[in-house]
Amino acid sequence: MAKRASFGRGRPINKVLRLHGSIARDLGIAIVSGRYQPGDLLTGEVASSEKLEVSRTAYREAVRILAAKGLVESKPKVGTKISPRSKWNLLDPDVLAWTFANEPDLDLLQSLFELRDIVEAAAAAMAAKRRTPEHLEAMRDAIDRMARFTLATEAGRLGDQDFHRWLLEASGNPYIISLTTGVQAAVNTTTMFKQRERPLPRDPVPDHIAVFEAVAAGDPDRAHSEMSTLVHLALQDTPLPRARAKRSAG
Amino acid sequence: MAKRASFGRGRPINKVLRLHGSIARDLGIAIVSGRYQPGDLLTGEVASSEKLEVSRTAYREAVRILAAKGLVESKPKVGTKISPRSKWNLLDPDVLAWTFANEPDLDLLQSLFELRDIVEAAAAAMAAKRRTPEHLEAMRDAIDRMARFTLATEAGRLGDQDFHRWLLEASGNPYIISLTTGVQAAVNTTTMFKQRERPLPRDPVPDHIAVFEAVAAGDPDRAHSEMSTLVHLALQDTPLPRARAKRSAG
DNA sequence: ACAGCCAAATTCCTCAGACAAATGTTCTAC
DNA sequence: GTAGAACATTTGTCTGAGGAATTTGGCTGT
Repeated sequence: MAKRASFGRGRPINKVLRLHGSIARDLGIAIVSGRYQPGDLLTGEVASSEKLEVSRTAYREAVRILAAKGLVESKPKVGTKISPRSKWNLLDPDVLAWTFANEPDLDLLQSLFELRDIVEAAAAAMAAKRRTPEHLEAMRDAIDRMARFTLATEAGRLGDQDFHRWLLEASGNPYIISLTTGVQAAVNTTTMFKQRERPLPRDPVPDHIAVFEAVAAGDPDRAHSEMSTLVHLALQDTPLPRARAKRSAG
Repeated sequence: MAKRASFGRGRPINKVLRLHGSIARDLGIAIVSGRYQPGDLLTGEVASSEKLEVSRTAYREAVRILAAKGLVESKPKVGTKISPRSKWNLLDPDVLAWTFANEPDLDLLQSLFELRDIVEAAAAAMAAKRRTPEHLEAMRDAIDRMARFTLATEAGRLGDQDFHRWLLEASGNPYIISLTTGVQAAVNTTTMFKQRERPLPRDPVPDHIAVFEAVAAGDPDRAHSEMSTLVHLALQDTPLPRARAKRSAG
């Protein structure tokens, strides 16, 4: 039998999960997808670990992960309870990935792009004011690779990611960097394999160049609006779950 | 006597931490404050748990919490390594609290307010377009309480928080809500006890009313700019580390 | 009948020790 | 010199036990 590691094509997007990680992922998906409702109690540690056929240690570490992301809360004598949605760390990279793991909620996806629009456009404007020559050089090189290899190749996608990474770096705000990279990672991994089949509907290079030139020119307003259009185009190119009416969870 | 209607929730700012939670907090503070550097290896589980005089179970659960927030990464035969800053979930509420637990870094605080400015102003603009009469009623009531009791009292501060909470609610974007409430909670808890002694330097009610009226009028642009000034005023009123008084001291 | 205190039951929390799995390192064969 | 095997080390998982915290119910005094 061949190894099942056939996924790992050099990129560390698929990190091998330990047992506690798998349990946390499964439970996390069950929670964010609504199979457990806020206020519900998970069955006790002993019962849960027995049902999953794992040790209490592994199960407890999984619960600890979920608690760290605000999804659950454990107290003696009461049990482990699903927290209200207002306490969830919705922007945690794992929570984002779990949220969009299966059938992405259309409203949620739109809200996410709304946030991306706001934050990334602002980041571009800040980058226009703070970028150094080194930043510009790295961004130019990234666009070069993107144009040379196209997004159909690994190298091309890497150029795309590098462009955005350097743009964020140029914004100089670590919180914006942390927020955006996490969101982008989740969006990429969840939408990438979907648009694997069909060719990209549009050439993204000119739009990136427009952002770059605005940043290079030190024009915050233009950088803002150009990045905003870039995000809107990304939303348009995102394959939406049009199968909503057809498929039903079985 | 009717029960307390508004948000029912008291203030959970002081949550009792279990052993693993305390260890995670201590280690987390040590990491975000730079006492451990990215790339550093923590001493092995057995040695660490012995030095802390706790069981390996408790220590491992603490590490699991830190790993869930992106601060560390564990691999067999290698150990538990401090992750590069780019992987930290800087906007995780706990990480934020740990970051500003002791001596808040001035640059980081400024970056945080920069993000608040961007996101909360956008949220106010969205709220101006999407608010319902119920939202407006709740916000009006919150401002009322804020004006009646002043921010020197618990009830007044609750009104302030309720105002912002309802404004975010009116924005209708769960990601913006999650982001902002987490940031606000961290900023509040870290700056609140500092400005307890001195009286507030300025009456915040008129500024809040300005935001409210713009939202009520359905004017996104005005709501945007009024909220922006509100955030800037909040930054001005934030007691900064007085060590900056003499800038070029040494 | 009711408020406040006390005891009991339940659940998570912590501990200790052992073995298994994974991974980096070293050694060996060719 | 390189590829593969053996080894050592560290985290990962399991098991069993007891302790700690919190809710629940009952008891007591008024």
